[in-house]
Amino acid sequence: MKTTKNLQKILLMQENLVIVESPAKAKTIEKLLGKNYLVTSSYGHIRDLVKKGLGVDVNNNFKPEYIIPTDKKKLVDELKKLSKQAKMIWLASDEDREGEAIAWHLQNVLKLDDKNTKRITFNEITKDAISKAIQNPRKVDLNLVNAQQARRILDRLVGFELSPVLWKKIKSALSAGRVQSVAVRLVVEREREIMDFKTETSYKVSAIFDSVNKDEKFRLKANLTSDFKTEKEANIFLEKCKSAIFTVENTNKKPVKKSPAAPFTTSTLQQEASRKFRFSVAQTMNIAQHLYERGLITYMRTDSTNLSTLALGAAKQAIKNIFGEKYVKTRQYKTKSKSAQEAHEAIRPTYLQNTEIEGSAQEKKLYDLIWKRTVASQMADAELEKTIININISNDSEKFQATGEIITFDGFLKVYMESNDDDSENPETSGLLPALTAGQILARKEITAIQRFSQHPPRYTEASLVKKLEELGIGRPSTYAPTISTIITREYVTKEDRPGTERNYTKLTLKLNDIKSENLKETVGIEKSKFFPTDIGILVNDFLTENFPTILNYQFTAKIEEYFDKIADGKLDWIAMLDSFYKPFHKKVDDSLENSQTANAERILGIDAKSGKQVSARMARFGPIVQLGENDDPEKKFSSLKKGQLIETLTIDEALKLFELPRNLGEYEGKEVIASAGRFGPYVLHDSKFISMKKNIDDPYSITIERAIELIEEKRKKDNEKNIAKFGDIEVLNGFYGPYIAYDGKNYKIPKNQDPKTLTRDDCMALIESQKNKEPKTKTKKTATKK
DNA sequence: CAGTGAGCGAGCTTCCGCTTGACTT
Repeated sequence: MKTTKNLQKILLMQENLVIVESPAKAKTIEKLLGKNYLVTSSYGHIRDLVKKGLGVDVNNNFKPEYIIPTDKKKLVDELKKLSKQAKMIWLASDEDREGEAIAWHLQNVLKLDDKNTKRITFNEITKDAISKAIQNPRKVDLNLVNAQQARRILDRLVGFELSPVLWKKIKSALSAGRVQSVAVRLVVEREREIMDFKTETSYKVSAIFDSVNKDEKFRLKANLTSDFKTEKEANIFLEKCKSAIFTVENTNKKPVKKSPAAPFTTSTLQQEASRKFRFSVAQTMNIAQHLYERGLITYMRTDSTNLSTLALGAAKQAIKNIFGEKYVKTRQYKTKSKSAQEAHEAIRPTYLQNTEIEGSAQEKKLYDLIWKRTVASQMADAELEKTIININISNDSEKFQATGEIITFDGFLKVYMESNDDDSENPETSGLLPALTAGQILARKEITAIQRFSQHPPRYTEASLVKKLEELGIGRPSTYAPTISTIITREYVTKEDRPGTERNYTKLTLKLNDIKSENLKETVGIEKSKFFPTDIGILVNDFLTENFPTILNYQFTAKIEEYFDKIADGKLDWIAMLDSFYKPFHKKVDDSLENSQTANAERILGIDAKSGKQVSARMARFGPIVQLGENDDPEKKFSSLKKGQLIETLTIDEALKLFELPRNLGEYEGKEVIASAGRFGPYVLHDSKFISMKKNIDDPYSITIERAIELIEEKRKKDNEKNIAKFGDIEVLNGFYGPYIAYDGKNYKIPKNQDPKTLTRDDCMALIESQKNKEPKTKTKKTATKK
């Protein structure tokens, strides 16, 4: 239907065909270009290496075997038709490596003649930029295309040669790649840092001072500039404070400026949406895609912080209108990331005058965030006055310090404040401090020393992992979300919440002339949506870093990007580059296939004192297990690790505990009662029926036979209530959503006004017949049921 | 749903970057 519409259009004018990458972009450009141009889109790449097999002839100059993917065939046919009818074809894919390759593939696949084919690029969609582009066309840049081919082929070689090594040495269907394997490595290494982390404790001292003089009332909170290592030291200090005199040594005021953050790129948008709204990166991208398709924001996959001159002007106008002239400060930001290809603008509202939009709550939120960030980026610095008051202690060289900050000019802070990654509370800074003079004596109200603990490095969230990858130049805006999803679906990492643990700490308080010591409790280490490596993730990572250190090196991508740049500049031959990479790499692959050990991460944990048997943990066919007894022991026992346990950190006690299940609790009605834990949690097994234990109440290691019987009876009662009536193979059941009829493997509704208890077999049959016809046609064929 | 954990072997799996839908609950 789209095709016919386009064809009608082209038949009218037969002039210019412009091909861009995105259909939404095509629509806006068409409006700008007017009626002599038909603008259509390629929907990204139209050709790729064959899906099966290497797709690269490594013995013939890395000749790639390209195909048009099946889901692109129709589109390509359509583009062929359109291009045949146009007098001039303008290849307007993005101005980067991938865009150039798309143009080149289009030229080849559509068999475009050099004479009526022109390559144009622009990185902002304005009338000016586009007409400039049309006036300055060029040819497809083969050097840039070759840089892309080298990138594509190298990724294929790495992925399709490494993965099979894993299938052979570890487990089938695993995967490895230049990007995903490094992402997993980051998570694994962070977890090891956390395992090795030694918590240090110290005592932080803070004081509350009052005025000595009653006419002049104030209260001042100050912190000691250094901490104490031990409770004893803190106590000695507080003892001293009893008789100390506290005087203001000096006060220090200085102006401080804060500048707004740059406009959003894909990665910074994902980070902020995660911090401010707890959106996953995929969620953010989906919402942004909708906003983009509705023409509300610019393209959402970008690494550029650049704003078009048009947008700069619009921002200036909007800020002037809303906040006034003195809030305006036009800025152009330099893109931080070295790997940036800057094919697009930063992510911004298309029309800044739209301060609000229609849409879902999430769309509104994300749009508002983008609007504020864009506007703030063009606003004046915030001006603050920072005050520091140093306080002397008469009998000690330590000093207290109070800091305060007041905003003298809010500037961009009027609309937007960037969030912080670490969720730990900021050190206390108050607003306005009392006006004090040097030499002034302060009255000690209360001094406390609180035990604090150093924190292990934080586990990655989706967004912080993306940030790290971007810093390393690994992955692209279009792949951040898919990469995250890949390492999760491969089960290399899990995204989880973990409850915290309780910790005791000490607080000393000096009030009047008494020092009170309290033991307090706090919960620490609560994790929300953080990445944890799995056993298989750790195993694969260790195998790869051991055998393929070059590929797993954090600098690998950055290094090969330098080569790709040289290829793009015409200073390096792409085949020579691939050759010098592939020769040693492939040798390593062969070598490792032949010589490396199959990896199962086995750890011998020790000897079980009770049985005298060896306890070990390793990766088995269905996941991580512990084993009691050596391999040749005919009586050896196995048990799976529990969720959250890792082979690497499992202790022998934890392992032995796993063998306590299943527990035989005794007999009930002449049949065994077993307590155990399965994939879906702890359960009681009796008469080949499984009964789930109650969360937070029952524990499979300690549950008694009496309690188990209680659960069995409770389940029976429920099941009885479930069965309302039975007529041969027709059953009337009570389900989660209320009563229903079950027949022939399918379920049927019972009208609300009907009492299910009074239904007869004929009533049921009638209900079944009346609902049978309504079955959706798309439903897959049911398998035959037993009579 | 609540198991398994060995070994054999056929046939399968797999990469990164460009783009949107077309699906169902």
